[in-house]
Amino acid sequence: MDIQSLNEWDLSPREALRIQTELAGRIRGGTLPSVNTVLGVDVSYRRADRACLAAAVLMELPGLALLRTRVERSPLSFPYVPGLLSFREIPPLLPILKEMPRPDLIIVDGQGIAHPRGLGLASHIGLITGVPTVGCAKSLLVGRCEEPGREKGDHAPIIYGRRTVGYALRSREGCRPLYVSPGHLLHPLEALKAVTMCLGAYRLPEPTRLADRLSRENR
DNA sequence: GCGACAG
DNA sequence: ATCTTGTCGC
Repeated sequence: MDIQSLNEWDLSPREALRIQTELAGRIRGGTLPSVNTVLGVDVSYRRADRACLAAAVLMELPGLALLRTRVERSPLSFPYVPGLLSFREIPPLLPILKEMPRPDLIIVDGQGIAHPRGLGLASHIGLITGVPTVGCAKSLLVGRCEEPGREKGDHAPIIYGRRTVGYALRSREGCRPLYVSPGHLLHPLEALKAVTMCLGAYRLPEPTRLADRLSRENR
């Protein structure tokens, strides 16, 4: 797919912070169109050095049939700084995103707008790809929420700055909830629907679970 | 100032 | 994220 990224991705945390604040103003909401293909992306690391493996898994909906996968090893240039994750993980993901067909939706392992400045990894990926994205994190970065009910599908709003920025979702019984927030081009409830339709028998949505396993196995 | 802090 | 064995529970 085509990527809209004039950035250099060779920045200091300080510059990244400025760019992030600037880009946040471009995030829009929206309704989820008909989804035929979903892309799950994830990045795993090797030890604490500067190498990582980025992976992407394309699946079909409905049915969640696997259509295509891609894994690539890359060097890491940016440190992990809470709130600046996209500047660390997007560079490694860029090559495989370009080689993958443009999907109708992208599920990202991390936050969307449930972020200090409203631009989590999922939002940033949405901006450079122009594809609707949803952030699906295993823990909360900002905001507060009640514990969702015990049944699969139960959810509770994530409130941040008096705004509903996403939902804590019980993706599977007996598991800790997932924290879903819109990345780009989706409203909170649409983001929730997007993740829900990609759930299988495990806690993580299938695209994310497979991308995670893929990048970790080829390690 | 203190504590929190996606992956 | 990653380093790690066995272990408790659905």
